[in-house]
Amino acid sequence: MGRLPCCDKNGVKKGPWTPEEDQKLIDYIRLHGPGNWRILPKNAGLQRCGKSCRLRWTNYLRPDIKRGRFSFEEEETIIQLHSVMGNKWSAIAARLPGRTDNEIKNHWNTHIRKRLVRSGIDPVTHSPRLDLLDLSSLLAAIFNQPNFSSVATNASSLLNPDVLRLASLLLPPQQPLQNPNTLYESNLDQNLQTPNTSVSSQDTQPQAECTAPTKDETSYFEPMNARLEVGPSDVLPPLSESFDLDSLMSTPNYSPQQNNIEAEANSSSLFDFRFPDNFTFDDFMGLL
DNA sequence: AAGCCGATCAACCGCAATGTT
DNA sequence: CAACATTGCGGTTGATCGGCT
Repeated sequence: MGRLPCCDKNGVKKGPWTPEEDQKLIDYIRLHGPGNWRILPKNAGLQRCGKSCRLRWTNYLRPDIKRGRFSFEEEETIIQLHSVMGNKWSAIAARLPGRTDNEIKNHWNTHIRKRLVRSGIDPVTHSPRLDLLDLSSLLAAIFNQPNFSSVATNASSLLNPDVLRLASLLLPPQQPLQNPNTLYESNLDQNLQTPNTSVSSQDTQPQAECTAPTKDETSYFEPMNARLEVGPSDVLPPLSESFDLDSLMSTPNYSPQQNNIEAEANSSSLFDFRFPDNFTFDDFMGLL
């Protein structure tokens, strides 16, 4: 494990620790306690630098370290703490007895982060990735507005490249974005004929079901889902205003009975949401 | 059986913060 | 107060393993 020694200056060994080295370090710290890492390797008869000894002790040899797989509760705690603290691994580790910052960091990067990405959650912001949302419902809501014509004549907004890019992702290939006015006229015609028919999301997002999550489903990722409640009067409040660390840690929605985080995170409806019917184009622009 | 490839995780590196002289 | 030493932290690397072709 670990990288090969890249150098061997001054007789200082690098790379993986041997059982003999581990035993020497353990024996020494049993007698003298940890600390004074600079002189420790010399006194313990180790050809290592103090930094390497400290790392080996704090991340692997410490007797209070809990080895093995992360439990569901631990993963949930990590996600909640990360949504507040970010990459403050030592601070997160301080709230997870027996786990080291290095272990948590590795677990985040190799497991949790990937699961969040697969679920359409930005692992940095813990908010839904805009490019993965069912924006077709938003556009349909816009097209269905009684005052749609006023929106459609807002040329500066229509030419916003972000809007065009998003729309191009949502529209089927047979409706190229040659002219924004053509686009809106085309959809306006469609919606005039079938007022309750939204622009289909099935072509672009076959998994999306646009169903409101149940209470049980939302409770698990409550801190992140709290940002999904999009409406004209509460567009994406800053995370720091929405959450308090202590309240997070004591949230009544803490649900140990859910023993498979992956199954929940992969649930197709978990992070889906629908823009409300009264959600306006200006509200959408405010999100970009 | 052999090679490839992605996942895992121990260990290293560099920098910042803190402590000491 | 400056200089140096030590400790802590987060990002990154790369050996190893297991699954797949």
